[in-house]
Amino acid sequence: MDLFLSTFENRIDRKGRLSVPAPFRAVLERRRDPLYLFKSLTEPCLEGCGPERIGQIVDAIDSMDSLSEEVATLQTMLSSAQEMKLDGEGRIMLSADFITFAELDDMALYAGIGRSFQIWLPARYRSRETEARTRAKREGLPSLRLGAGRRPPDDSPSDPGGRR
Amino acid sequence: MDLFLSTFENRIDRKGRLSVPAPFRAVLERRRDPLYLFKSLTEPCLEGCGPERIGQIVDAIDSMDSLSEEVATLQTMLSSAQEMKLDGEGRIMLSADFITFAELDDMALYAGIGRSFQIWLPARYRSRETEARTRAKREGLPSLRLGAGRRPPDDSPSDPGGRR
DNA sequence: ATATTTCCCATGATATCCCAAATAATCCCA
DNA sequence: TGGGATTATTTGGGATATCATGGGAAATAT
Repeated sequence: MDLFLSTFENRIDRKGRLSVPAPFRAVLERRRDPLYLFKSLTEPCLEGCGPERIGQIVDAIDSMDSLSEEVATLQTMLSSAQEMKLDGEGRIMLSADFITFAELDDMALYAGIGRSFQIWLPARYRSRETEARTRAKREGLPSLRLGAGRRPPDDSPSDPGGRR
Repeated sequence: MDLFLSTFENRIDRKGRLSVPAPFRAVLERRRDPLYLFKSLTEPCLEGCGPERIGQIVDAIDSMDSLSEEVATLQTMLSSAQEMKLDGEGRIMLSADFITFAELDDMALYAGIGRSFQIWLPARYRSRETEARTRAKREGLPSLRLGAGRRPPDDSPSDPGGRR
């Protein structure tokens, strides 16, 4: 199961071009997948993924009450999504909309998170990472009952109504 | 069930290369597993493991409330994770990020802890070790009821020699 | 016509490959 | 049991390939 992992910091050149990290390109090419980017719903960053994740969102919408607010939210993700074309050197061109949304200037940080990745303003990503590490030191690791017998995903008994 | 055990101290050469101890390599090769390294969430060291642990984190994320802080924390682990490629001599290249995070200079200490291992600055590891031992003398062993009530960590339901 | 965008090639930095030396562990036979 | 020889492992360095980046020119759009 090849994944998007690790972080990479690349320059946005004066033509607005940005290299996709070679390992990420390799994942997409192996699957012959195009790359999609869309604006994160919750954070000032861009999300990148292949078609299957877009498909999941579409399917989720289809299976939901079409009048619900969740659906409207998911549709927002889709309507911000673009299929990115890579040039011969593996670079993409970010639209002005994307750049202002993620508040990027001349550097972009790719953060691989498994089945997808994010693109951040480096400084912003780093402060977020520091927060996460501080939290982990203070409160311990998130339920890492990973170790052995994983039980079904579990709808966490303790915190029923996830935060809003 | 072969495990990562014992400690090894190897040199980081001036190109940033570091041999993986032969016994650890043997474990990975037997399972035909690639090696993943990521920055520990709680300590100044690197963690090494096979793909199954990474997969568990990815799956855990998908099954959780994507806005929770736990997810952000797990994502931090993934975005620091790298699949390490070993050269012909069984060495990895440590990124500058890894080296500064674990505060390594020219030596690295591998500490096998069963299903995974850690990489430390040797001096730091040793002082932690003596701390742990004095603590144990003073406060007794932490719950050594390991033996009995534990589920077998092994997944393979039917096939005993399961590869993957 | 002017401004972007796309294609193509050049370049420097750095990771990877390949071979060899040095060190450590193991073997074997007296 | 000892000690020399053999093999495994770690370490080092030069050559090669990969990758991110930059810029000119061609193509496309406004």
